[in-house]
Amino acid sequence: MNDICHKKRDLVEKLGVFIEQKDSLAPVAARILSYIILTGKVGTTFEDLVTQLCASKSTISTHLNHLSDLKRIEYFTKTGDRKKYYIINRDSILQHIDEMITTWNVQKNLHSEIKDYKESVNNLPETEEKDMFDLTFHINYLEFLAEATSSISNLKEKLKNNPKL
Amino acid sequence: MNDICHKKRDLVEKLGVFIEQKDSLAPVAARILSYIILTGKVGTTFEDLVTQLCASKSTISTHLNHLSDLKRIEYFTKTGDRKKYYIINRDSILQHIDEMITTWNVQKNLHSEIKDYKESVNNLPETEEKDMFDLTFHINYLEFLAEATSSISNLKEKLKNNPKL
DNA sequence: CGTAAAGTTCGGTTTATTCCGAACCAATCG
DNA sequence: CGATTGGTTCGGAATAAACCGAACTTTACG
Repeated sequence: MNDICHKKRDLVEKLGVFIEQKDSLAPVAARILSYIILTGKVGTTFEDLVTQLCASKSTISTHLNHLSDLKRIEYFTKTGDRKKYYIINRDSILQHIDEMITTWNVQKNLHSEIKDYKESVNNLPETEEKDMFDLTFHINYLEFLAEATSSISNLKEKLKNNPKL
Repeated sequence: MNDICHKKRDLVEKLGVFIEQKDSLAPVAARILSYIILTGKVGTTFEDLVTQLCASKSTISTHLNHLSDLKRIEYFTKTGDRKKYYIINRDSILQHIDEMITTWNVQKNLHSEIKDYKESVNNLPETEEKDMFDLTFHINYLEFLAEATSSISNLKEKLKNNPKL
């Protein structure tokens, strides 16, 4: 039993570090998310977080609201109980996929714009043959982005049709 | 001509902001990468960066070395010229794909570990049916990771067979 | 040897992030 | 009403990140 608690603590830190880096969240914000994931559907309360993460009420409050704003978490309530029970956003996988697709689209637009810029420089009369931009990199990158996007989109459709989600 | 310079400046900032956020690099480090990408194979020198990015020699030096350490950039030299001509790492697309795969593998291990933890809690005699962890999230996530990884790995193989790279 | 080019190193300032505590608000209970 | 629960807000301290300037190195040139 104590083993289990210890294991949870360890996992909160381990997952916390990962989330902190991947999503560039403040350390405590990442621990909150991590703790909520590791607590699951029974939900995590404000109080839980203050005591378990050894952080101040203000810190927990700020970060909880921030994570709600980001739609990373949501909460349910119980009749006759003023507490909020936080759980991770049920759509988090789909949300995550959408974020990846969005990022890749931004990159696609950026690289298209850069490619256009380089082409216009290449077409200047004063640009010598040897100094011309090689567009292979951007062409390859755009191809990569297109394929990555379509491959993840496929995955998304498959997940959407999964009744368990 | 002035238009072109202006366009380049704009693109350096635009791409710079993106890189800064995506790779969590310092602002000037991101601008350096951005500038190097937008200058292409003719290469960018230390001096160029100091004047074009309006940054100090020390800042440019530190970040250039840092970006070299990260293998994001490399340089070539010219006989009888002590300057280094920086260009982006030729393998950057493959490198980028490898990084994604690595990250996804780390996530895979983390979620497996979490799933194991939750299963062991579910199997405790004192855990009531209603409080049991629902493992669907982790199972789905692991499936997503497996598919994303294999789909990007395919792409990688295709790119490796591309003679232009 | 003196000087210049190309870059590095180090100390310090500025700025931003992260967190805390104390005071505060709002709802509920006795 | 007063006290308690559940949380928010704000000001500030501690810490970390980013950048700069000045002094320094190293190689090459005349």
